[in-house]
Amino acid sequence: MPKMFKKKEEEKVFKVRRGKFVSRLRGMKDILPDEYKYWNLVIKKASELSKAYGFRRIGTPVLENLELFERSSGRSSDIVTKEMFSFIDKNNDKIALRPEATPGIVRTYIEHGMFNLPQPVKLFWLGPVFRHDKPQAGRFRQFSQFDLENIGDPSPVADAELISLAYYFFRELQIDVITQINSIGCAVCRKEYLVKLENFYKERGRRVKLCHDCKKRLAKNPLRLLDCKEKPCLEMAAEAPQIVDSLCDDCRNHFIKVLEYLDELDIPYNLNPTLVRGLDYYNRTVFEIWPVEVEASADAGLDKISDQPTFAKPDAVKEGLPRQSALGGGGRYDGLVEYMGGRPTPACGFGIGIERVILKIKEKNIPLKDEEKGDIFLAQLGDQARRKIMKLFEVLRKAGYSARQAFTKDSLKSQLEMANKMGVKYTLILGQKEIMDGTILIRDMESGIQEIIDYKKILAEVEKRLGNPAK
RNA sequence: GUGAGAUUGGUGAAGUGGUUAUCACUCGAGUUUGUGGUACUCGCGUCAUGGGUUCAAUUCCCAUAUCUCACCCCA
Repeated sequence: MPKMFKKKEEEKVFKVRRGKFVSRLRGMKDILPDEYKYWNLVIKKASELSKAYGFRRIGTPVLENLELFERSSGRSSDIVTKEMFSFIDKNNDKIALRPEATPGIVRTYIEHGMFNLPQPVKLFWLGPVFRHDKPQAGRFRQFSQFDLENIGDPSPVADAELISLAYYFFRELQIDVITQINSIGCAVCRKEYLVKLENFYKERGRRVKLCHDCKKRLAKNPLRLLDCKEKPCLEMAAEAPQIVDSLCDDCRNHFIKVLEYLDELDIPYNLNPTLVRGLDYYNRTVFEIWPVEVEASADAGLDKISDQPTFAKPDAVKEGLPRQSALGGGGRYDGLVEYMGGRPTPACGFGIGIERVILKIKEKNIPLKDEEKGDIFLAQLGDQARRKIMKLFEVLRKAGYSARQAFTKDSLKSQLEMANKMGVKYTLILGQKEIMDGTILIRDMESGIQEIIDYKKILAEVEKRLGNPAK
C-alpha cells in the first residue's frame, strides 16, 4: 500500500515536469561533449592556417544595427529580406542577429581606423551567425562560420591566396573539394552583360518558354536563369551569352590572373559560368567550395528528371552536386568599404560553414582520438584517505598528468568501475591500511596486476610507467 | 516561404483497434561495503503534443510541433 502510494506520487511529479519542459528552438543545435572533438579539430585547423597565412583574429558582436546588413548585404538579397532574425529592442532600435560576418568586419575596419594599419589588413573570424531558414540536415538557424577577409588588396594574388587557403583547409581535414569559380565583373561590365542577357531572352519569344520560376528570376536575379534544371530553360541557357565573354579588359585580366595563380598552385577548380552569389556587394571573383563526392540525398532530385533526354550542362551540374552542400563561399567586394562609409578600399573574403565541414568529417569516418581519456585514476577508501588523495590529485595535476577521480564515490568497486570507463592505464588506490604503512597501491588496469609502492615515491613510480609529461 | 514523408524508453529498432508494449545497447541502484572490464536482479516509456471517430486509440482521422527530403536559397 505505501509503496503504491509513493509510486503514484512520483508519476505525478514526473508528469508536471514534462509539461513544463521547454525544448530548444527550431533549427538550433546543442553541441554535446562528444561532438566537441570535431569542433576542436576544425577550429584548430582554421586557426593554424589563418596564422600561417598572416590573418589575425577578430571578433565582432552578435547583434548589430539592422541597417548594417540592409546596406551591405543588399536590401533585396534573400538573407536580408527573408532570413534575418531582426527585432526592435527596448530602445526602439532596429537590431539584427548577424546573418554573416563580412558586414560586421567591414564596420570594424572603418570604425577602428584600420586603414591606418599597414595594408592589406588580413582578418580571421570565427563565430555563430543566424539565418531564419527552413531547417534541414546541414542547415541550421544558428550555425558557425570560419571567415577570412583581406581588406585593402586589389591584386588577384589576394583572391588566389584565399582560395588556396580554403583548399588546403579542406584537404588537410581529408575532405575532397572542388572550387566553383566565376567572375561577375564590375558594376560597368556586369550592367552591360545583363542588358545582353535580357535581350537574349526577349529574342524569338524565349521569355514565354521559361518556366514559372525563371520568369521571376528574369526580373529578380537574371543570372540565375542559367542555372535552371527545366528542359526549355536548360536549352536556352546553353545558347545564352556568358558573362565571362562580356567582362571589361580590367576584369578579364584580373580573372585570368586569379586562374593562372590557381593553376600554378595546382588548386582544382571548375569554371562555372552560372555561379552567382546571393549578396549584392560582390564583384569580379566569386567562388563556392563544393564537396567532390556525390552522395545519395540531394542527388535523387536530379535522377527524377534524368529519364528525360539529358542536355549539355556545365561540368559541375553534370556531376550532380547538390548546391545545398556548398561548404563555403566568397569573393571580392571592392566597393563595400567605401559604400559603408570608409575610404575606397578593395577587399575580398570567404566564409566556411563549420557544421557542414563536421558533417563531412563524420560522413568519411575519419578517426579522431578522444582527448578526454586520463592517464591515471585516484581511488580512495575512507574519509582520511580521501583528504590525502585530494592533495595528491593536485600534485599530479601540477606535474602535468591527466588525473581522474571520483571523490564523491565511497566504494572501491564503483571507483574502479569509473576508472575502467574512463579508460585510464593505472589506478592509484589509497585506504586505511596504506596510510598506516605509508604506501599506496598502483594497479595496472589492463593486466590487473597491483604493486605496493612507497607513498613518497609516487611521482617517480608514475613517471616510470607513464613518462614525464613535462618532457 | 512551397510541396512530400517521418515521429515508440537516453540511443537504435520491433509491434498491436482491446488485459502487465517487445528486444538490444546505454544509464542508474543492487547481487556479504578493500578491487573494474564477463554474469545475474531491479529500475527508467502516460508509444511527439492537442483534438476527433469508437464501448475501447500507441494503432484510424484532423490539427500543431519537431525532424528529414525536394524546391527556393545559401554555409
